[in-house]
Amino acid sequence: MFSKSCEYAIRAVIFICTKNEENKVVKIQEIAEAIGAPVYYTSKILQQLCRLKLMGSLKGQNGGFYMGLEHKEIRLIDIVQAIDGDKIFNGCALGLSQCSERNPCPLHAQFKSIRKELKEMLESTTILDLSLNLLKGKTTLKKLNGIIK
Amino acid sequence: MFSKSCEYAIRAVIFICTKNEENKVVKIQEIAEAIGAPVYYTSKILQQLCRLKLMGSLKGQNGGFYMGLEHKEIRLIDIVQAIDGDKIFNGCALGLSQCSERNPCPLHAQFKSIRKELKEMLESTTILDLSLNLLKGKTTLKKLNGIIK
DNA sequence: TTAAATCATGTTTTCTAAATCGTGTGAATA
DNA sequence: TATTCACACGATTTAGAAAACATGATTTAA
Repeated sequence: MFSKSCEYAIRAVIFICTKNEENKVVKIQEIAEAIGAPVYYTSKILQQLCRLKLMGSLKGQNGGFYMGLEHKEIRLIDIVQAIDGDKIFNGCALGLSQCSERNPCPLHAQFKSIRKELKEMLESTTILDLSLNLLKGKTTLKKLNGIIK
Repeated sequence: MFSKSCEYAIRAVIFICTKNEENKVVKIQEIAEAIGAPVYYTSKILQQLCRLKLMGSLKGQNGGFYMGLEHKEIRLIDIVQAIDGDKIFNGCALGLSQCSERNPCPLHAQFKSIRKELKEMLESTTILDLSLNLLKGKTTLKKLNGIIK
C-alpha cells in the first residue's frame, strides 16, 4: 500500500507528535528506536519532510526534530503525498499507464469507491489525532510488552 | 497495491478468458504481447497459476494456456492470493508485524472498512465478468488506438 | 519416428527501493 | 571561541523484486 519510506514517515511523525505534547525536540536516535526503523534511513525521510515544512528540526546540541503548533493541522495525506507522491490516488491498479476515466482498465470501476474512501480518510485524519490515540494507549507502535506502548 | 507479478497475472487471466470465448488455447507469446508484459516473466507467473489449477495449459504444438469451463467461477481474490498471498488483507498499513485487533497500530481502525471493501470486491468479482466487459469494449488493456481494445 | 513447437523449471542478470557511509554545516555551551 | 553534538546531504552499498536466459520435457504433425 505505502512504500517502506512512507510507513516509516508516518510512524515517525506520529511518534514525534506524542513527544511534542511536552514541547520537546526528539533526537533521530530516539525516533528510529521508537519506531523500529534504521537510523540513517529515517533521518533522510525526516529531512524530506522538513524541507516541505511538514515538521521542524533544530541542529546542534539539544537539537532534533519536532512538530510545533504550526504543524498541528498536518494530515496523513500530506505525509503520504510528500513521500509517495499521488500514485496511490491516480495509479492504475493493473499498472497500465494509459488507464483513465475515458480509457478505463478492467478494474477501474471496481477501484473507484475504494480509492475515494482511502483519499477521504487520509484527508480527514490529522497526525495529532493519531498521536493522541497513541498517548491514550488506544493504539501502539510496538509490541505489547515493549517499551513504547 | 499489487505486486508487478500480480498485475501481470490479472491482466493475463482476463485476456486469456476473452480468448476462451472461442474455446481457444493462447500462446504465451500472444498473451505477453497483448498485456504488454515480458514473455519469460509472464510464463513463470502463469505456470504458478496452472499449478494451483486456476487455469490450464497444454504443452506441445498448438499448446498454450486456457481458461475452460472449470475456471469460469474463478475470482480476482483467487489470483491475488495465489501471487501476493494475503498480506494485502492482513498486512499492517504501517508495516508493523505485531499489529492486530488486540494490539492495533495507529491506522488500524482507519483502514478497517477500506480493507473490508477491498476484500469484498475481490471476492465478488469474477474474471469472466471482467473479460466480458473487455470484449464489449467497456474497458481496455491497451492504448485507445492499440491493437487490443 | 523424428523434428518442430510449446510449456516447465532452475539459474543468472538487471534494476530499483532500501539501507549505509562519509563528510559538511549550524547551534549550544563551557 | 573552541569543542562537541546533532541534523544535512551527496555518494555508495545491499537486498529483493523483476526480467532474461538456458535447458529440459511433452505434444503434435509431417
